Amino acid sequence: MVAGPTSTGPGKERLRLWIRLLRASRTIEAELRERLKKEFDTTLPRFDVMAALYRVPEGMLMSDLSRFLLVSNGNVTGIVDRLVSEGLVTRARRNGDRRTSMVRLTEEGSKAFAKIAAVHEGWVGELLGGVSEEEAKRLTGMLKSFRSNWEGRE
Amino acid sequence: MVAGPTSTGPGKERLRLWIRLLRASRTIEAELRERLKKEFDTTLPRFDVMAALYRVPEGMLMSDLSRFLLVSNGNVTGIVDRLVSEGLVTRARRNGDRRTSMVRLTEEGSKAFAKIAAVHEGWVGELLGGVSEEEAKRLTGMLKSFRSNWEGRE
DNA sequence: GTCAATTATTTCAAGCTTGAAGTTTTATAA
DNA sequence: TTATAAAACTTCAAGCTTGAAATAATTGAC
Repeated sequence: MVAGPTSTGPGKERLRLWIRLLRASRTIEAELRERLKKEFDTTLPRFDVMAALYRVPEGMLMSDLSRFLLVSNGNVTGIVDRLVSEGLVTRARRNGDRRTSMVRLTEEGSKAFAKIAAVHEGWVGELLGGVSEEEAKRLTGMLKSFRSNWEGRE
Repeated sequence: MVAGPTSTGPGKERLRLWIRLLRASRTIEAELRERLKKEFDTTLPRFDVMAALYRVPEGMLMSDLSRFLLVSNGNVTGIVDRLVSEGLVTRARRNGDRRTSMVRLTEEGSKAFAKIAAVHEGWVGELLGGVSEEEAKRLTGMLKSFRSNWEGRE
């Protein structure tokens, strides 16, 4: 998937684009993963979950988390398990519906995330430094549009 | 990493861009992964390795593969192991340097890949259907440029 | 009210991924 | 030569990931 097109013809440009897109995000992701590990002894998936929770002090359900993060239910279970054992989030059984549990950042988790997020934003600024803010806006717009066609078609 | 910016200010647009980029590639990747599994009973990493080898009939070294695919050495070992056991690639010990082994697609592997790649290209065309060929070219150019700044700095 | 379907979540096996440590082979320097 | 370092690869533990199967609780149809 990271290799070039094996043929020519229509659709070739889109395939090229896809390969670029994938290489770019993999490269950046790898760099961010490494820095998160080295500087904060954490991982990208944990950072993702904390970022999602940080926006919603009242917490999120497991299924909300997995929908939002585009990963499977079982996946979230494991990541949250680890965050709980680190004291960064809590799972609170609700009175209303006993199947669900509300996941929230702890005080400690919230503080830890704020610290990491600030540095993280700087890293992204650095790694995407070749794109001007103006270009970034345009690119963002393009990326926004091309998903709507097929995504969530059923 | 898939959540929105937690602050405002400079660099915010780049962070937005990064989040879009990541969400886009994850969504497309998930869809392709699912289709590869359902239609061809294979995985993305295997497809990647085969795509890399397809371009070079004389074969690649393990370390070339890992460099090209942007993944670790140990990772490639496992994937190639599985492809070998499926009869799709071979590992040939070389006479010159007995540390290395040349990895090649088998006849069967080559045929299998060609079949999958054709369908795969169609999928990408479909999933990126919202982008015109012209737009795709421009986006590709932008993505090409923004990596050069920091990538491979040592 | 009862039972079937649905929903929320967890568990599990298989595979992917990294980074560190280990093995074998080759290259280099004295 | 003969250490010593470097290179190519494999192995391993820990964690991420999915999809399928299992559990438990709720909802809906009757």
